Amino acid sequence: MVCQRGVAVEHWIGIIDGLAKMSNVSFEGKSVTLTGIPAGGWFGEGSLLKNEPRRYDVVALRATRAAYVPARLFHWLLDNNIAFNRFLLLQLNERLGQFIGLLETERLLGPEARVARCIAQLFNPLLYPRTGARLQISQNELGLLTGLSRQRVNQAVRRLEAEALLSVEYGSVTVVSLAGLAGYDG
DNA sequence: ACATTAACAGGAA
DNA sequence: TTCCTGTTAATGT
Repeated sequence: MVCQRGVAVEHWIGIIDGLAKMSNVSFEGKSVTLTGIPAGGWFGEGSLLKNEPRRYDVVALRATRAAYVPARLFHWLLDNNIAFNRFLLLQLNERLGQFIGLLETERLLGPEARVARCIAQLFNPLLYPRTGARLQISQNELGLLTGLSRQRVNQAVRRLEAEALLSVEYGSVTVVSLAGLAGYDG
């Protein structure tokens, strides 16, 4: 557990290495995966700015190191450091773009495109500058991330592999053509 | 059609 | 042993 929904927010959190996912559990016990956070990703500024309890769970999907920036330091940087503010602005803007893109793929593209773009998202160089070419994630988790079944994800990644956009290994995928994945529409 | 759940077997870690 | 993958059959929309 990197952080837990409902508890007071005392840190701005970054993933140094490894992989985490942001998720929620409904009242009936159904779990929703909201997004993956690979190495280099930061999150939680929203709750810090609004001073509200955390809105989601973040759990590590494998061995992961996280950095916890105290709320006081976060606010001090916000008040005193232009570069930090620019970073936050860039990050928020990039997330908004991600959200718009997600709606597009969700509504007019098929499962392989959703898987392709979901993987490409995790390699966004602005949000997650530390992601290597190899992404250690199970097909099951990709399914939770894309809202597809594990079986359908399996089909999709193999199709993408056949098109030389990525390669699949046990418990991981390796990106061959990031641009190809990000713009996949067929 | 096409995706999902469920179940199982084989292989990796 | 536990987790991950690749299949198949049944079910649902």
